[in-house]
Amino acid sequence: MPLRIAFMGSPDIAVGVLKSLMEAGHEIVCVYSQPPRPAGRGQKLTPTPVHAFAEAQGLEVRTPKSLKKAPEQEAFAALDLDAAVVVAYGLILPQAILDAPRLGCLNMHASILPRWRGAAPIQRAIMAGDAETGVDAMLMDAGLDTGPVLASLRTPIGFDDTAGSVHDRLAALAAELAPRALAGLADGSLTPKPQPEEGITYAHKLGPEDQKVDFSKPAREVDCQIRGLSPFPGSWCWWTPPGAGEPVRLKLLGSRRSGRETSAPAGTVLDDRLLVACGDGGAVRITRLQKPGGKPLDAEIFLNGVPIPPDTVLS
RNA sequence: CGCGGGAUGGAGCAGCCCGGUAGCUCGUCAGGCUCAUAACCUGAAGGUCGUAGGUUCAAAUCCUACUCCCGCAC
Repeated sequence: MPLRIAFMGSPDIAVGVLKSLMEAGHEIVCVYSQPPRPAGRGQKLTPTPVHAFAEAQGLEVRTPKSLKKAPEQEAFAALDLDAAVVVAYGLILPQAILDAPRLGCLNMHASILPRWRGAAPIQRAIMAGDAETGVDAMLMDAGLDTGPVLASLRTPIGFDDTAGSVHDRLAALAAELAPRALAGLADGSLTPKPQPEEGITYAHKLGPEDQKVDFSKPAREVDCQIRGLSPFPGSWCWWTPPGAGEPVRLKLLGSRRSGRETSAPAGTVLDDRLLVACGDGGAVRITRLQKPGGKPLDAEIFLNGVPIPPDTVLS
């Protein structure tokens, strides 16, 4: 049964969901997205991926800075919606917005709630070394990702997964789940279940302090941090290139845990293929990296141009 | 005129400041070694040094203009 819905989202993980809702035959009355921001070369105003896609599809797009004020809320209510679907929109929805659609607001969240409520669930799950994550379809309430869950899909996190690879899988799962959850909500075949009281964690927004690698931590943590932040925003450490006096930021974008044990000080490079000693006597092998001004390269290729010999110390 | 980095054999880089035979690692090809090899040894091919001008006896290198690429906190 086609529904009148509004779609609210910004980054590309949301585009796939919008697409699948359109394919499911729903009437997308309006698309909400974050306002265009200066980005990239020239710092030109750039619309969000959702905005660009929706516009190309000929959908009406609205980009209010906030939904707290009455005029925006009235405009939203005037859409006379069956439901709104929200995926990584980036704005808080006031109660008046939540109450407007007949069936409520359905949010797709990239974690298994109540674990990793908040802004950066994919990265935090990997960084914490979780074995599994997923997508939850949730009926929104006033709290931060606190609403009752309708349905969910899961995926294991592999030892070589990165935020990028998991993101791609979750994007596909979200696109699969959204129409199903919406249909279940509409015909009553899915019942929203309150989230468990146990196991609540928050996926705080990633800041600069999350990105600096500290090799004095256990190998497991270092490995998870590097993979959890790859390819965005990336983690880094200090490295002094041969011949240069100043250390530069070396971006670390891929890592693999090694079984190797060592007594070398944390940060010491153990071979000529970027095996780095960590604090617990373990080691990680850096598999992908980027120097300032360069592009991201697999370690093998990177080292052809810029060798990093054993006993080099990364900090 | 927002800021910055870059363009050198197929890939990744050095050389440029202080002009004078184009270099390194990898890859490719041939041969060798080996039971064998993605390992090792030997040799070879492959470059208008982004484009157009200028300075100079001589320009990858210095000067000018242009083109294209790439980062700038999701």
